[in-house]
Amino acid sequence: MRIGELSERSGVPTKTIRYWEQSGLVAEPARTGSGYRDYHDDTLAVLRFVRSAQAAGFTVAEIAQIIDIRSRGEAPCEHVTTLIERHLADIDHRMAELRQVRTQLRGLAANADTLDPARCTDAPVCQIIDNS
Amino acid sequence: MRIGELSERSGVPTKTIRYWEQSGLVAEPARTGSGYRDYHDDTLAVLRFVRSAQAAGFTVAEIAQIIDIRSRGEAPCEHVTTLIERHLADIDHRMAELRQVRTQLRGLAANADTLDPARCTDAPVCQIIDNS
DNA sequence: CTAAACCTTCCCGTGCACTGGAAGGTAAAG
DNA sequence: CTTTACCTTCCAGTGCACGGGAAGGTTTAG
Repeated sequence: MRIGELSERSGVPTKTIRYWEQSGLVAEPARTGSGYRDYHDDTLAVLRFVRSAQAAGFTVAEIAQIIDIRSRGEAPCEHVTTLIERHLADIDHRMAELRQVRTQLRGLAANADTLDPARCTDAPVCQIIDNS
Repeated sequence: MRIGELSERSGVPTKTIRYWEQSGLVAEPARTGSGYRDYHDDTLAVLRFVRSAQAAGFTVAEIAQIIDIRSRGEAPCEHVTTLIERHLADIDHRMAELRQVRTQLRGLAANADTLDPARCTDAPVCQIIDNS
């Protein structure tokens, strides 16, 4: 199967497949006599795996690590578990940040309601934000 | 006041002050005879304003808009209110995405607990993620 | 035989908010 | 006078995951 067909069947653009190959997510495939990439059907499962991992928030570099461990014949379970925990902690952190910004913004919105628009120009730039 | 003192007093690096000037957040200051930037004390309030706006999640481009409206003598209240609403909606969106990814990851973590590590290599890449 | 579709490699651009560093001029202290 | 600290402009790089497009070779349908 050439790259165009693989792309069609997987929904992954050809550009992305080559990028993933270069990043170590997809093994270098065989080549036809004229230099075209020639993929095995199994590659479809790999592409699906990469998409799943991305949906779970893994970066390309992290997925490459997992695939690298597997390609050395080892089981990546432990590494994956570590990554899952790290990502969960990271997500909690980012959600806390977002909650904080949201609180800020809600305060500004409430602030804006109480302010007199006619006096807007009293502040150096914008009283809605300055007053925060 | 030269840029170094402004930087010290505001906590904003000189590089960043010049970048903000270039981005339209800080008005071009007067220059000394030898070409050094010469700031008025009021600039401190502007820098503080920029930091406040950033803490509320505004981008440099958005803050530049606000400052631009003000510099034309108009009141930016309405624009600011619109931005606040847009950001709140955006934050809700991103939090929903994060919640979804977190649910994914928790599913994977639970999955990992039930799987037999010895059979890890059964899946094409990693059964923890593949099974999701 | 020709045109269209497909493939190859290579390099550059995207967004965001800076940050680093080079090459050179100026100011203040000893 | 010299050293050190400070300032100037300009160019380039950071991280992430691609996407656009050039220049050229290959395959397939009509």
